[in-house]
Parts: sequence; structure tokens; C-alpha cells
Amino acid sequence: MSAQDIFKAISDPTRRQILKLLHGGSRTAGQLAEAFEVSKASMSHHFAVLKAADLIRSERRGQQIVYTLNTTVLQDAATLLLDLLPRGLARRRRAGT
Amino acid sequence: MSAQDIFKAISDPTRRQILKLLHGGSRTAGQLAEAFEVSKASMSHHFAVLKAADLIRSERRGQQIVYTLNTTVLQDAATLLLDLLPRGLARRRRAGT
DNA sequence: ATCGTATTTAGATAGTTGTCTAACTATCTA
DNA sequence: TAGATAGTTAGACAACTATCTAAATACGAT
Repeated sequence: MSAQDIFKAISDPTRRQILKLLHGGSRTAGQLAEAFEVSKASMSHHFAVLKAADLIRSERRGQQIVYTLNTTVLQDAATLLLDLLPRGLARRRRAGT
Repeated sequence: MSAQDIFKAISDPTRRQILKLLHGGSRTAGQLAEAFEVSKASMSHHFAVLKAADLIRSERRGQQIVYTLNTTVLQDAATLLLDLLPRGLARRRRAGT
């Protein structure tokens, strides 16, 4: 769940698409897999990467596994990105670095 | 300069560090290279990737090449990221799904 | 217990990426 | 023009990643 995990996770277009689908609401692994032209195994791999970055959460519901977007971490990622540029421009002074 | 170019560019820790250094002000290729434990050739490769994503701009100044952060694109990237989550949360209604 | 459905894990493979050294290009100075 | 300095480009290589098929696991129903 490091910054690196997050940036790696969102560097793949399929995974970004998954996140986009999930922002329309939670979906089962199967539902998500249907939306893509790749095998279920490959999708499962992508889920694992997204989970490692904590961008999604999973919950078993009977035979299915429901994936839910973790909006908090996604917002954190955006913050990390904005952190790469002078946020306050002239207003903020950074102590370290 | 696609979204993919941008996300690929920031997926590497060295390149993120370069961006961070550049937010302290423009630097020459040599100055940037000094700050890292990799060869100048490797650094040059990273500059090329960042340039392809339009995250940095280059300008030759005599024998040196000065790199400058393109804050606009970095902000765009953050926006793209936030685009992956429901911005209005409860306020927005989506037609499909 | 066995079967069927849903999903993940294992193992293999092709393509991508980060790194290196060596060679090349560009600019300045003498 | 020759030499020195600053960077990039070319080619090779190891490590990583996305993908696949096949096998394994988890759950529910019969």
C-alpha cells in the first residue's frame, strides 16, 4: 500500500478502467471480467494488484466476490501527484527536503 | 502526451523524484543526473519519457539542457486521477448502470 | 459426498522497461 | 580545426509484467 504500489496499479489502462467501472458502484469479479476482453485469470491478477495498493476492497458474498472502490486511497493518490508540484506556489514553505 | 504516457511516466520512482526536484526550480540535465545513483544515459532515458508525457520541457542553454516542470500537465494528471472516482459523490446522478 | 459455479493460483511465455557501456552529436573555447 | 564538456542515442541484457491455459480452492445445492 505504498505510493509505489498505487502508481504501479494505476499505470495499467485495464486497471484504470476497472476503477472507472467501480465508481459506478460495487461489482462482482465476474461482472467486471465480462466487461473486458481478457481471461478471468488475468482479471483476477489485476484485482490483486489493485488490492495490494488498497485501491479496492473485496468482500465475499456467497460464491461471489464483490469489489468496491476505496475512494480514500484514490484521493490520496491524487494528492501524492499534486505533491509533486509546488502546491501553494509561493505561499507554502516546506521544512524538510 | 496521452493519459497513458502520463501514468506510465509517473509510475517510476526515479522519475517522480526528478519531478520533485524540478518543483524546486529548473535544473540542467547534469545537475539532475548528479542527484541520482544511475548513469547519465539512464537519466537521459527518464528525461525522454517525462518529455513524451509533456511533464517536463527542455531548453538548450549553451552546452547545457535545462529542464523545467510543466505544472499544467501534472495538475491534469491529478485531475485524471480524481476522474476515476465519483466526484460529486451523492450530488451527481449517472444515466447508465 | 458430489456436482456446478465463481474465482484464484500456478506455471509458462512474449513483450516491456530500466539499466549499463560505448559511441555519437552539439556546443564552446583555444 | 582540435579538444573538452554536456547530453543523447544505440545496442545488449536482466528483471518485471500482462497474458494465457490448466489446475486448484471456495461455496452452495442436490
